[in-house]
Amino acid sequence: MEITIATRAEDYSRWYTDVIAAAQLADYAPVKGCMVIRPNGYAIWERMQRALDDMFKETGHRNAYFPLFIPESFLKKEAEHVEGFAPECAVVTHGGGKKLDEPLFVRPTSETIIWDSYRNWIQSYRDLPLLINQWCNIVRWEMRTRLFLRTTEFLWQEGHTAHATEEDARQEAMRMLHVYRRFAEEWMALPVLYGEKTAAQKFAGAIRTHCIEAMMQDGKALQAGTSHELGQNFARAFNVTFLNEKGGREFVWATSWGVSTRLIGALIMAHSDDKGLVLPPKLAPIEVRVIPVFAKQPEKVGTAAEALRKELSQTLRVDMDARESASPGWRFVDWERSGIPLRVEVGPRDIDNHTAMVVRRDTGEKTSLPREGLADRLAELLMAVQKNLYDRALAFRNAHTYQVDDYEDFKRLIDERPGFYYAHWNGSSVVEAKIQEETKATIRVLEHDVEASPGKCMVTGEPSSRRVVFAKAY
RNA sequence: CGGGGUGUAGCGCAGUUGGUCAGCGCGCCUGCUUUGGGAGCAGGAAGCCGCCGGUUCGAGUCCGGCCACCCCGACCA
Repeated sequence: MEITIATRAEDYSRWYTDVIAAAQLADYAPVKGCMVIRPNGYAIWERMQRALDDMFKETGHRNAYFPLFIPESFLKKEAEHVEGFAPECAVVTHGGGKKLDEPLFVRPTSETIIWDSYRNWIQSYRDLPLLINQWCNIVRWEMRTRLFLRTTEFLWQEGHTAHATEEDARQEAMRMLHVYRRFAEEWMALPVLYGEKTAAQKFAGAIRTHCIEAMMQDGKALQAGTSHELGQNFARAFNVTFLNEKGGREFVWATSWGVSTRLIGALIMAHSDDKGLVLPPKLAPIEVRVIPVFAKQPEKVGTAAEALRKELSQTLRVDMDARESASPGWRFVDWERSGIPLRVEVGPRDIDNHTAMVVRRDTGEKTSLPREGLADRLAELLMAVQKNLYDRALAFRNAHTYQVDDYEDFKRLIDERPGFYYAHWNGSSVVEAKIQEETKATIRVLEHDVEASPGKCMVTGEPSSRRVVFAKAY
């Protein structure tokens, strides 16, 4: 199949969808706003799942599964929550050929149905903390969708925890925020800002929402993960109490946190290039592809390539493209747009010289390496690729991060050169809304762990204790 | 929901003022020759021309209606 990929410069959003098509990550589904995640795309999700799931388990969480359908009455129990989600819910009104007595909402998130269970599970402080995660699909009826970034149905994980004190819940929310930060940095090779959302942008039903924010190659921000402090809102709504050590009855404190298949979109937009997908080795389903160049000695080359594949497979995720019907050039391009970090060519010359030709996807760098000890060298190279992708993304973010103090400058610059803008803000939701209205940019994050730097709000001139991060966002 | 665009073979497209307009490229299948950056030749399969209804002797082509999808905006992870 002939596949062409638009360049990022000529049409960024076209480039994005072209990369997905070329790498066969996903197709558009017959249902508007939905996608078919193809094996290549799903394999990336599986690697993400495995890494994240391990991190969740290490932090004491267990997996469970709650129903897809949520009674309408459940959703209505928490006022702010239902207000936030009702407009984007799919609702089942009929089942078994009959109209249902009570409509069933397809979960847009599972707080309500989970807290209904927690009421029964939690009696005493000895039952706390309760640390549960679930992997599932959810549905949000979005007006405008994009493959992976925003689809009507998507896959995610949602952690839901219950704690005896506000402080415990707060620490849990922060712990998971940092799990996400580490995952982004170490696995996705994606530098992120982390901190708190403004009141206007927090999750419906939360006290505070924390997030990680990444920069894409067009300078726009992408929220890549969220962690919420839910206070006692859901405990009150579902009457979930526990007896403390002194025999007193208290409402429990909650958190929830999630990341979704959107992360695959983040991966694509952070690292890929005009030739196609680029994957960080740690998340690449295949780390190394062996490509035999048959030339005049197909049997000799085939045997050597298979031996190499087998040997490398002992320590690396390897596959081989030994199609004799496809020319080497074709197979190189195929490897390129698939985003596999390393390519190893095996041809007659390599065999004679006891070497292999190794090519990096991230830099295109081509090196002839000794056949002896190749697996170890490839492992080192994979680490180098992983690091380079992170460094490159960080350098890009730094190059597109600015400070601005004058609102007129801001209005102009946010259009002229998209990126992260550090600016002072007076903390007012009204001002925040005005800025969004006039520039389409939003406050992405109030960063944690940064030093106070007093200044004046760029809009009102009122005092501000610190700069916040503005950007246009996906 | 507004603005823009597109529906013809698996993918990308062409198809003039209605009359061999059912076509091209890529892919796919068969055979032979090839193989260190998108191979060549020969043969072959494949299309309800988005849907419905008009006009007409005759409609991818003209008219009316509908539907779907993509892109750009308003909601959101």
